[in-house]
Amino acid sequence: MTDSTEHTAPHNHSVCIHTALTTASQLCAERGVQLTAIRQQVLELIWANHHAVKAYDLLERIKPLQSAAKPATIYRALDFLREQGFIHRVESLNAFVGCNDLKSAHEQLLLICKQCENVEERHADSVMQALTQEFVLAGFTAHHQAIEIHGICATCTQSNHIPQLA
Amino acid sequence: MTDSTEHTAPHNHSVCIHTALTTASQLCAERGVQLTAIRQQVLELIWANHHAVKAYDLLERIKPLQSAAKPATIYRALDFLREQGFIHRVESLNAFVGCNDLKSAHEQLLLICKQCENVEERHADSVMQALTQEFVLAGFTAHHQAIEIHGICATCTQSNHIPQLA
DNA sequence: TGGTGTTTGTTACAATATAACATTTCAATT
DNA sequence: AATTGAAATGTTATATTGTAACAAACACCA
Ligand SMILES: [Zn+2]
Ligand SMILES: [Zn+2]
Ligand SMILES: [Zn+2]
Ligand SMILES: [Zn+2]
Repeated sequence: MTDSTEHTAPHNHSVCIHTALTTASQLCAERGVQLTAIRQQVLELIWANHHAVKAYDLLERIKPLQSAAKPATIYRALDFLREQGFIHRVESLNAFVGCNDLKSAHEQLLLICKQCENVEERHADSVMQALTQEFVLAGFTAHHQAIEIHGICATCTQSNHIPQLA
Repeated sequence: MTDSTEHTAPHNHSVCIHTALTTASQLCAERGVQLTAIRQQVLELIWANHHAVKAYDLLERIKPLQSAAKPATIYRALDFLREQGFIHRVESLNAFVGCNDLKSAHEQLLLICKQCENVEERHADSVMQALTQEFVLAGFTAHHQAIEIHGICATCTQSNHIPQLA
């Protein structure tokens, strides 16, 4: 497993979940905001895997835990988690994915695999620098960026090319 | 008016409309596809200005011309115009904007002004090169890109700072 | 404990998009 | 001109995504 595919290649995903939840909990405490049961459950459901999850799928999945859950329940939790920077909205999928670097403020480059549906978040400093240069040329003041690339990830490319071993 | 703000600064917009429609017409003829009345009208409505337009707004605006228009009417026309590369979908707005360079295949960097709502499309070669490098690092094969930046455009920045002249 | 802002419950609805099938159009061929 | 087959449109219904508005419950602090 190389660094460049750390979140799409096989890995111990329970570490991802644990890190996301404990870090979010810490940050909420520091910030004096409440990581309520609903919010924590939604965050955990989003971190079930590295896919982008749709709001109404989250609604179905949380109902066993929160029988009163309605659309507003989910969208409020999603709003909170986004405000806190715990998740990203994937604009081109109308879906949501966990942020894998809660500690540093950053813009997001999302690589979205059409085959396995995993979403890999990358910082891509060189891209961000080039973008900043472009903003200067355009006289544009950027407030929020959505950079979403759809294609085939490294792991799927490899498994597509490597014949099955006996 | 500098090149860097060519589509947000004041300009003779009838040239934009005329260029978009005549080029689209030419390309359809070359490709053996039909630029029907509905498709042409939708394209013209999209080019009413440089804003991103919502599908149901287009539906309302086309009804005087096409009294039978229903959602499917619009979405079919939008699908066609997208397949032909005449328009882009702005994923983060659920809206559509005319492509301002029909002659060259290209990826899109969209600068979306929160104030005037204009969308400026830029090629941003340096950004695209940096992205390509990032794909190599990630082992990712890109099929489609959506790069959408929300902020304040050059024209609005200037008009915000310059006091009104007598 | 009382008050105040936050969170959640609840109902209703708005906004965006697609499925499925019938009908029409239209150009290419007989 | 008639045939015909594909493309385009008409039509109805429904699926999906997201908000508004107000009431009730809860958490926190004075
Ligand atoms: Zn993981
Ligand atoms: Zn993949
Ligand atoms: Zn123009
Ligand atoms: Zn502007």
